[in-house]
Amino acid sequence: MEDGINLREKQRLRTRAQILDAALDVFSKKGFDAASVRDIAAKVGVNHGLIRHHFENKDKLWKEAVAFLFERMESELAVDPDEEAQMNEREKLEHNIRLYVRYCARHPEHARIMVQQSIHGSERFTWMVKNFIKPQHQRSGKNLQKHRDSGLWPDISDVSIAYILVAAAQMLFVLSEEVAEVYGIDVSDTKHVEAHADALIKLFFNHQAPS
Amino acid sequence: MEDGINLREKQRLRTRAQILDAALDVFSKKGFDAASVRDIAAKVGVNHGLIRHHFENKDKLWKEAVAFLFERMESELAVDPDEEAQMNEREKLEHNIRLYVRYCARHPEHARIMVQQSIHGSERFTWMVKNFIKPQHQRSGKNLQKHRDSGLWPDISDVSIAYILVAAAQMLFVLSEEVAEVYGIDVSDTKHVEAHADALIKLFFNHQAPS
DNA sequence: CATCTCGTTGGTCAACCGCCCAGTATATTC
DNA sequence: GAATATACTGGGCGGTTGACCAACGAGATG
Repeated sequence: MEDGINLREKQRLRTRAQILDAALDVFSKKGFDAASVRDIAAKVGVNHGLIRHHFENKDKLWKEAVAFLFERMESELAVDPDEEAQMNEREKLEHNIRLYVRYCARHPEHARIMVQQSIHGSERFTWMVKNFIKPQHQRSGKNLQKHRDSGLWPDISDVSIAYILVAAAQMLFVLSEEVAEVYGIDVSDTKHVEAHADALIKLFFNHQAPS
Repeated sequence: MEDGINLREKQRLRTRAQILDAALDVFSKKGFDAASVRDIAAKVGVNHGLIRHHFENKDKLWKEAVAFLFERMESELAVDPDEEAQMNEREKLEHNIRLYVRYCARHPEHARIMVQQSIHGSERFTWMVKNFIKPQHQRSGKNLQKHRDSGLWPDISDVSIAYILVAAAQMLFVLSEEVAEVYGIDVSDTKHVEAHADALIKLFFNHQAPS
């Protein structure tokens, strides 16, 4: 019964992953309260009771889904050290912005869940802020401080610049349905994703000449 | 039975206004599906049946609340023509941005409802886009085009610049609870509202010298 | 092959939802 | 002052929800 060969364990992990995937989709579209465990189960094609078996209750399911979200984000945003070694500070920043915009386009459900939960509040929200959002802000805060001191980054307070940058990167994809309705554009198209990254970089770095 | 003196009509309008106010609060915090008519009624201190009497059903209530939201926004964002006459184009734009940031800080429930509904979709969303959001984008689109041509505004596509600007202005206040938790700051404080407006103006106009 | 484990099912339960309606109380009308 | 109109109440209905549980059956175990 080594790791891979156990059929039962294999099926177990497969089902769990499927449920988490469906949960992310439903939670992100409807919000926690309006999302129903039965909807999620139906989406996977299993009985609703099974979700309780794997995740105890709706709250635990949500937390596991969110934890998965942040783990995946970290792995997908990791920069190749060899690649980074050849860049100067400004290029590194630009590259990070571009990677983040691409991530937002690829996984709009991430920001959707965050926004909905931040608006709603509750214990889940506190848990999410403490374990994921606050650490993230503290890490990027130090980074930005350095670049602001060196004149690379506009001289704007931590709070404003953080929320401006993140919101500006995310919302185009969070509101992709609205954009489609108003402008007739599919923002998940690579062309528009890259254009949006270009726009952000232009906006944040045009206070100084390009390197 | 002229306009004001009718006691019954007066009470009617008062109750309707109270219900609309409570509805905006509950809808913005919980989203349409998770918000309950009974919650809204309880918040006003009336029986749940009364809401049906005044607004037919939950959907109509939501639409009236949103319509009220946009009417109020238009009136609150109106610029004094005398004041505007003394400004050049750049000052006008800066002033508009500042007014909009103040509005977002004063009424975070507006953007909250818009965002939640845009994420969720549905017939309500289509109605909202068609009647309020699309016209708004078309108006501001023409305006921005002009300023981009004159070099006042960064040369970025309509879609990106629109969503960057609006998101950057709104989200700090939409996520005010998150900001409070992470940075220990009350963003509704005038000091932070003005700082945020300053930040946006700096960011969007620093590609050219100040006037 | 017998036993055990556990992923999975289907149904029950109280609570809550939006909607509907019969009844009450009070301002308005004639 | 009687008749009417209407803001407002309270209860009931079918439907959905999250939580819970007894039972099944196929894979793991010895």
